[in-house]
Amino acid sequence: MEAAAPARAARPSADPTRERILAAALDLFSERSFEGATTREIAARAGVTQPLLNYHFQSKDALWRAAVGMLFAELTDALSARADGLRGVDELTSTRLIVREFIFFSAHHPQLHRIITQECKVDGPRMDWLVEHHIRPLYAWTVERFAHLVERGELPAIAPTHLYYIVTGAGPTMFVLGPECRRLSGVDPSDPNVIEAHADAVCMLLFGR
Amino acid sequence: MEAAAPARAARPSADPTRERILAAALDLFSERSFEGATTREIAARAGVTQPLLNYHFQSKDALWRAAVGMLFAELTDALSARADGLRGVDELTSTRLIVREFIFFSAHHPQLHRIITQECKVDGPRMDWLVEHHIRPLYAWTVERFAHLVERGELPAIAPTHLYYIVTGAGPTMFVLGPECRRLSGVDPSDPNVIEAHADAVCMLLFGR
DNA sequence: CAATACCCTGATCGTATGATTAGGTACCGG
DNA sequence: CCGGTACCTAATCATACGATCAGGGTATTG
Repeated sequence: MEAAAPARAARPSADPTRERILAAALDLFSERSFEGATTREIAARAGVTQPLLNYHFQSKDALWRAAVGMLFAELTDALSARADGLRGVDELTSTRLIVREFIFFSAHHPQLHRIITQECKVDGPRMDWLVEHHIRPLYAWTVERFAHLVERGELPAIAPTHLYYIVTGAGPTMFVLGPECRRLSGVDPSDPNVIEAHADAVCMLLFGR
Repeated sequence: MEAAAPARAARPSADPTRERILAAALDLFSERSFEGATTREIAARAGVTQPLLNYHFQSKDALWRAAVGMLFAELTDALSARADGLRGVDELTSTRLIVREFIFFSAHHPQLHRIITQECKVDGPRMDWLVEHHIRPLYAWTVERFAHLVERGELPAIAPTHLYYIVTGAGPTMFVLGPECRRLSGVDPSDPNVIEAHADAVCMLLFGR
């Protein structure tokens, strides 16, 4: 009788290799864009040969979806875990803390918004997939909370869609442009104090002092 | 004796062709990234053959610099014209109106921040050029104004670098992700009323109601 | 009217890309 | 010990890329 682990056997197990490939793919796709990242460079960074990418994943497209899907799963996990831990807390406070969580996630995973801004500028199959599989649920969830708070006068009278793009712009941009920020200002966006200060700043402007 | 126009002669004049190439290059570089945009596609959109790009500009890199430099010149012109028109106005009001001008520019030229977010994610020759030739002066100018206002208590106590990335994130993101926004929310970010509402929203959060 | 300079194209070069194929090694069940 | 399967690599394919080259057309200049 089979246990919870079904077909997946694997003696030497390819899982660690797959994960190294996915991590390398995420870095390179986010830095160089889908077309700019080459499968050879991804393979090199993962320490494998290039045809192995087509063995584990079928194509460059499928590899992209696997890598991006993994990252979105981490975001969704982080946000919903935070939301679960805040059950019973008033909606203004919990929303503020969820926005903070979002900013911390963006600081530690700038690849997420790098990829979103690359793929969602133009209609195309990858934007289709991104929006329908990952972005739309998050958007709907966020906008609903914002709408409640605006209705009750607990947030400034701004349409939720605008609030959404203000938060997803103001929060991650400093980390997306990390190398530029370091060079321009000397401020290091990977410094925990800087991350904290940025989350404070965004929350202060949004939710008041 | 030579007048102000020196070497530039041009009988049928290649200037309109050059401008069509630059416009096409800007669109494709901003949508597909530097590596993703092909010179053949740029040429096709401009209605010329591919070798003509190497004739007027020497290389794909030089074409990129010409196109991006043109766009930054427009931004700088727009902002400094606005600033000149606001001489004598108190710094809080003039800064608010300049931020509005910046948001309007970003709405009408989303290519600008699409290119910045593409090139400034990683160190490289194009980021070098962008930062030193165009971004640093704008950054210094902006940060100086913000610093004044924060010192005088006319803006919340937020470090100017954070304010810079909040404005450059919250302002343009909705327009950078225009296709996504339309699809996600039904809101059309090219609608003048939407642009106005977004500028209002950002300024309300930054400068108070 | 010949010469020249400018604008532009067709053909082609060397290279790099994503994908495929055939093969090879190691581990497990029989 | 033998057969099979999962994991991985070297060699290679067709294609698409940026760049170059040789040449053609046209209008201004001397």
